[in-house]
Amino acid sequence: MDVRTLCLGILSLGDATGYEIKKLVAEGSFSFFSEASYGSIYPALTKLTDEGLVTCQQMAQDKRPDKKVYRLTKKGEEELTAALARDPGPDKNRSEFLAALLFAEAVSPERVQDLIDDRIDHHSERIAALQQLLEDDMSSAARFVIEFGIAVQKAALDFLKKNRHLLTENEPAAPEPRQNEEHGAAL
Amino acid sequence: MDVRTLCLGILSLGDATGYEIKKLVAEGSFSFFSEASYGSIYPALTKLTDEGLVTCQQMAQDKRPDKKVYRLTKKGEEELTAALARDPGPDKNRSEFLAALLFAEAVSPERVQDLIDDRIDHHSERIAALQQLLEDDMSSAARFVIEFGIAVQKAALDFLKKNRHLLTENEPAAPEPRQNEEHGAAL
DNA sequence: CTTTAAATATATCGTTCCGATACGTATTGG
DNA sequence: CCAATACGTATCGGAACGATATATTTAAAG
Repeated sequence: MDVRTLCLGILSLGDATGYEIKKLVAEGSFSFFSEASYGSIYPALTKLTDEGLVTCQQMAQDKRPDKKVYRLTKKGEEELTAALARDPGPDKNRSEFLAALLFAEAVSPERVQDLIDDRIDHHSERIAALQQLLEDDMSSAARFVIEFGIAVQKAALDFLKKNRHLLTENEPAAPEPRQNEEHGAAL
Repeated sequence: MDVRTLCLGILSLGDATGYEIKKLVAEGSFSFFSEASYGSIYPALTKLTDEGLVTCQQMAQDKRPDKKVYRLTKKGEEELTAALARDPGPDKNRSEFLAALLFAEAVSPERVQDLIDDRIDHHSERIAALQQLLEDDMSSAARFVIEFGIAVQKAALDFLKKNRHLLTENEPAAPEPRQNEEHGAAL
């Protein structure tokens, strides 16, 4: 899903400014399955306006900078529907944490434990934040998505807590990798 | 983690060609926490070679195209160690599937069920593939990472199986959203 | 009580990265 | 037998990131 479609989708749930869209993907219910930067959101909204898929109403505020509130048009709704009719691509998960664990044969076990503990805290916070969101009322789809997020985060958390100890001892003198012909079976 | 560091990390586990690196991130144990395209891998390897962080040995093969086998240098190892010493950024999960669910108020429940069923199959396959990887022997870190992946995928799978029914009935005439001031509490 | 940080809000810009495509041979499968 | 998959390197246009600029206000910290 490109940022363009993401914006259409968010606007289909209600009018919003670019700033609000950014907040929603960074902290709201969208936060654990999407991301977008200002550098992609603002240009996307400008382009969508030019193409007549959204309208833009400039609103003056005092004590606050002016804002541009975007609203989905009929044409925009149609484009969104068309986009959603296409099969969604596969999920993509990126984790520097897991990569670091995998590559960190030379890293001290203490550092590894610290990394895991940080991640445990991180997952706990995320879960709490998502559970907080559930307090408000929302569509059953939104609830489904948030509860999905909680389930997955909890699984990660549990795993880290239960298996933390597996990486306490240093690798007991692995049979010397790093010469040439690895990558054959494993990895 | 940029592609540059990802390449260093993979090469720290054994020599490889660009093609092999791509395969590892697309299908191997890296597949569920990282991704990289040819369009980023090949330029990265060229640059790393220029900077002396990896060496490149051209190998002629018959019945197969020539290949360039890359190997980490001392300097490359140092750069990797330095990169891993920095705190890993937060995990990033992107899911067109979840986005589609959230935005698809106008989509038929049948379509929603199909999407969920596809995702169930998808997770089952991923789990099977990861479990297959565990058959080989590998470092405890690699095992940890793969088992983490399995745990998370299983949680997603279970959630979808158990809660699939929640989205069977159509939203019972939601109290008309789409006018102006939403996004207040929820989302 | 003052300074620093965070929130509100839009916007651009260099760099990185993706996705598709090109090229060419060999083996496997329907 | 022909199509598809595997092997292997490589580029290019467009999309997106990450950092930064600008400017005011309020909340928190010292």
